[in-house]
Amino acid sequence: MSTFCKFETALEILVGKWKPVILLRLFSNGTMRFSELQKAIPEITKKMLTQQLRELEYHDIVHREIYRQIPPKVEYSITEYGKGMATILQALNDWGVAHIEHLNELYGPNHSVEPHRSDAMDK
Amino acid sequence: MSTFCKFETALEILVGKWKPVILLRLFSNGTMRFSELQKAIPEITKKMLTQQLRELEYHDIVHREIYRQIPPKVEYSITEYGKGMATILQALNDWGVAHIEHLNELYGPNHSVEPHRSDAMDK
DNA sequence: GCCTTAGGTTTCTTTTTGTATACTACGTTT
DNA sequence: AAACGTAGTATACAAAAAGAAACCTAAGGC
Repeated sequence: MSTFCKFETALEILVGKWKPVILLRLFSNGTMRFSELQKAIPEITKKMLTQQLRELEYHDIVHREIYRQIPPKVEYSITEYGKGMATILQALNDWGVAHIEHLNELYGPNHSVEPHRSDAMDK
Repeated sequence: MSTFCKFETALEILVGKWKPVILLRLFSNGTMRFSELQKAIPEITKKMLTQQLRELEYHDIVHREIYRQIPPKVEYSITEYGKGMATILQALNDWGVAHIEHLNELYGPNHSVEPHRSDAMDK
């Protein structure tokens, strides 16, 4: 019924306040344990980190390796399948960078970067 | 400090429950007025439609043409700049379609399509 | 027999999103 | 003169997502 209709699916995987930054970390650092991710993203809570990682794991983007030790050790990494997202993530990133530039041209360099909510209703 | 760090920006433009379907409509139908969009997307409320369109307008993806008539007439269309998103939207779409297939292989064809929230915590 | 550690889970509160419904402006039609 | 139609806005409310903080587990060290 339509090509070009399921990109919502792709978005679902990326949405969630923390997924982009988690993916960024894992793509650039390789394998990381839970506590390393926490240190790398200090503002995130354990709850959010766990939740977002579980969602990424469900989608086979992230692998979770549990070492049965005390104290526990759990390592996260991008799966082989997940590495296939690199291209599209890079494309999104490039577009985003260019878009910030575009917004600067439109509104000047001192606009708030994301005022798309709650103002700018014309008079 | 990092390439590959601003794709959040791209996502910000796409997130919002209704943006994908609004963009889909405008890309495939060309110019549409407010009421046509409402008819095309019956579940959306006026408030949400207005809000999402305003955000897309702010980002220069959508153009808003106001005809000063009574009753009012307002037409929406994708800007020239916005047309530059088609490639990346198509890429996201293609990846999304392939990803649904991938999930089918992993979990069988009868899994709920987006259970990434609120279950599947391992026992 | 209490403390520490790592990787969580639980519960509660706040914030953000989305829905539902009503109301407006103003010329045209009935 | 009341009703209609368009493109909204305003207000109230419900639901979903995020945040904060406390609690849990089990082994080893003191």
